[in-house]
Amino acid sequence: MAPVRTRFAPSPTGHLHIGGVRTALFNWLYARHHGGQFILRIDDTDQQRHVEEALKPILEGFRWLGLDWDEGPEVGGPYAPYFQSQRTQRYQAAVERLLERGYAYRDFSRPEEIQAEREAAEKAGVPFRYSRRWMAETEAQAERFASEGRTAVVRLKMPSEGVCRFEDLVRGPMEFAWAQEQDHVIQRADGSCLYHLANVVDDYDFQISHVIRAVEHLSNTPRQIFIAQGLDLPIPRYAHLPYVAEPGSQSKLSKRKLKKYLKHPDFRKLYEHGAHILERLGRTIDEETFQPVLVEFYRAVGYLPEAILNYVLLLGWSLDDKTEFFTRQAMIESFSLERVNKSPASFDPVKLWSFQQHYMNELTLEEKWEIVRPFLEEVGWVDTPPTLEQRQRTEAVLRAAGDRIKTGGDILDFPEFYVADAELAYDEKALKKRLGDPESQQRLAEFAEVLAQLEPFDAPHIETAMKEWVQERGIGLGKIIHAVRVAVTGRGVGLGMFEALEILGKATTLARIEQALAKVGAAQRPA
RNA sequence: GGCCCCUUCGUCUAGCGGUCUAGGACACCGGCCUUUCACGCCGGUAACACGGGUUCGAGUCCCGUAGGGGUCACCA
Repeated sequence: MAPVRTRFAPSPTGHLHIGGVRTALFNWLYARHHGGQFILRIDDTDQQRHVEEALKPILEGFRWLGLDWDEGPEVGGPYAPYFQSQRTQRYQAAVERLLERGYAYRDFSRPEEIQAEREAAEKAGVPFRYSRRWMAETEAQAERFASEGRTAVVRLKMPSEGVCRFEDLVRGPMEFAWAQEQDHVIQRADGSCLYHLANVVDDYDFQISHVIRAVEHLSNTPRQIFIAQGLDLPIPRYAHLPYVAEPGSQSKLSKRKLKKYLKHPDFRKLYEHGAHILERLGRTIDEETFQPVLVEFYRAVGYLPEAILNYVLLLGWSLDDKTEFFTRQAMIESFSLERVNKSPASFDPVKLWSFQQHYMNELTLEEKWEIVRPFLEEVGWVDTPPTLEQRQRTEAVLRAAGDRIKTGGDILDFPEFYVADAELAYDEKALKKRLGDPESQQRLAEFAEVLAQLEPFDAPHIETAMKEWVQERGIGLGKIIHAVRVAVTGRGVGLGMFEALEILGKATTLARIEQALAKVGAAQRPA
């Protein structure tokens, strides 16, 4: 049996769409499952500008996700080049062959003439089909049209009867009437070729065995089969995946509708969490790339590739009625096209988030450190590279934070462990609530004395000391713990109080209590 | 509009004629735990779009209807 070879063919737009990731993943899984090859081909037939630059984020996205390609940009391969813009001579040869075999013709019509025919058909209420009025099948005809100042494109000469049949690996038997097809242009007057032609030629040249792509391409399939037939090429197997839909809708997910999606509460939450992290980093938000529809978003915020992959895997595919989590190996082993759904699946930000939580919790402390580290370095809370002390402190924070840190960027929500006392920001509301009255201030001052005497200054001892202290006074723990928290961390919420104090150490703790007391004391005096 | 496709809890899905008074996950609701937040634990609400067939029997097969969607470029 011929080896399984699949491909993903991004056009270098600069972005990797979440739906694209899903398509790429399925192609990758299918190839890996069958021990075949996964090829990356760049569909830049139309791109005259900055392919390199636009390609970079896409390839980085692939690398980040761990979807390695066997052939394609950077790695090359036996069928190089893998850029369509560099394969024009192949397409030219194909066009000539199609012309010779009568599967295509030179057409000297002007665009506005086609447009007129199209409009006339619409007006008459009949389906449009080009009259072939400016079709030139002989040199004499061509010369005559050319003498009128016309230039020629090459069109497919589609059959007017019969049906195109093929078996779709996801959808089953498909049937399209040839008469429905248009005489599509495959080559422009300037000699450049169009996508469908290039696509078929390349799929053959690269020996692609399975074309796994989004269902948007389903209706393009007959014309591609026609081209393949005209070229006398074998037809690959086709599998058309349902598209990924908008959250809470059945419409196709688009990267152009950020504003609309932000009206969806769950989507908005996902976005705002990410925007918050970027803000902490002091980066400006580029709306072009920073949106939860694109993988760049997730990388920037510190999501785990495993979470993204596992989530999109289940968008249109399932193994059975209970398996939710798949390691890379498990994905490869269990993936099959037979279990791909036919109906679109809508993108659910909340579910994605839950996968992220799951995988984050599976990380060891060392792994979490690596996820969090770039954020700390960027914001300058640790050196580049970090010192051993900084790393140990961060690991202590990570340990104490537990599952509170859900993405790499979430570490930025804990400035209290990194900034100097004087730079600690206080949440005014929390400060007022917990230290607004003289009694609580008094209690805090008294408890500070206890802390000052405490040795060793670690979480268990602090806890014991505080519990004994409140017991002596016959008051609840809540009367003091919140005051200490806000005084030392500046906030009303955070990780475990006792661990927090231990990480910060006695000196910092006492200094911050003093600082907080001064702050509320000053606030109480009229100016 | 033509052609094509899709339709099980809010969402992702299991289900390939009887085992379905429809299973799981996420979300949601209630309770427990609790120093905040988060987690965790226990429990709960919630779906076969509709109408006809076929069949002893239909979520599962067939046909309609409705709804949703994709696609109709000298874009990819």
